[in-house]
Amino acid sequence: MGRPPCCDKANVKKGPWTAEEDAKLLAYTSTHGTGNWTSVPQRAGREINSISCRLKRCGKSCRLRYTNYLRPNLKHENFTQEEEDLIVTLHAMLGSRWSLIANQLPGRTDNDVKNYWNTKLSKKLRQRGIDPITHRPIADLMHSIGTLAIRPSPASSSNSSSYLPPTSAASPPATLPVFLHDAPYFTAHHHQHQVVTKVDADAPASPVDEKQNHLHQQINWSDFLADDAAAHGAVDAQAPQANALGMYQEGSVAAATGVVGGRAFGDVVVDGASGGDADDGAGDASAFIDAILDCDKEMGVDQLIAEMLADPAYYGGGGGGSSSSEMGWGC
DNA sequence: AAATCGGGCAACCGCGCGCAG
DNA sequence: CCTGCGCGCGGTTGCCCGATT
Repeated sequence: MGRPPCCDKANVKKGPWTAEEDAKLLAYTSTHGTGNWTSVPQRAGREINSISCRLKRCGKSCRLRYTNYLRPNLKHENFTQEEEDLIVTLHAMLGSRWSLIANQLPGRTDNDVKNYWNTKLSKKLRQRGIDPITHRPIADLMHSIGTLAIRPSPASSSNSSSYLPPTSAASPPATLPVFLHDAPYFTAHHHQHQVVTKVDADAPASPVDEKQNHLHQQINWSDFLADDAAAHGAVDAQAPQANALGMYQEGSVAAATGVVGGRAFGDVVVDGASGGDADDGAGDASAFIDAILDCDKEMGVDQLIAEMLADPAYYGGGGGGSSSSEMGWGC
């Protein structure tokens, strides 16, 4: 039953690769391509040199070494300013989906991008007063947290007693309102984990006072989650795309209300809730997931990114420039 | 000159998904 | 249909090296 083991793990070498091992791996991939990594250790080396023994590496390790270091056309020089800007932009939109981000950076690997982010860019953003996780001003975050502590919502706590948000070091509840404040970000970010979350259907479609709406969303943040199961179908398949496109419209009415790309998030949810299947919570919730997944398939995240990058409005309406300041994350 | 510290990066680990058997 | 491996991914670790004391 099942496939045979990929390698003898007790007889596998770990640690840094030697030049000889690199040569074996390169020679193998140049003649056989990069498929079937599990067979690489057995065949690499043996075919190159009749005296040499096979490559004593796990296929997984071979793949990693090749994709991160040996692959042709890899860039080994420093990241350019344009690449930095693009990484920050894409991270704001996609979160830590490094492979997707790296796809937009020719010659860079996900490991490259991830390391660069962790060692350089996240620090840079902090120095500029930007939270590298939410991509929002740290001052705003502190204000939001303080506001939440002062203004707990009795209504929301009673309504959401059946659901408690997961508490973990990675996502403490106190940070949730910050995500939720920025509906586009929240939806885009949580989409990647396939968490179905209803966007604020009760939020005014076009509030006069953005700050009021901000507060409204903070106070009722748990309402979003409490109604997950009842997040009714008919979800606009364009929503995730639209969310992403609206990322840097912070401060604009569009971002504050969730009206992005000509659609209002509130409208989307309300439309679904008023549909005929409004009571079929579980079924519609799965339909919601299906809609999102279908959207992913149909659109393709790459296409989404391409469209976003092609849209000058994404850069804060600055006329298509891509410098840090124009994008809104710079100092 | 030696010791310590911190940053950068390559590599490993563990998980989820898809698919072969 | 079930089991378990291959693959890809994100998170984490540990080593190396330069800067500082």
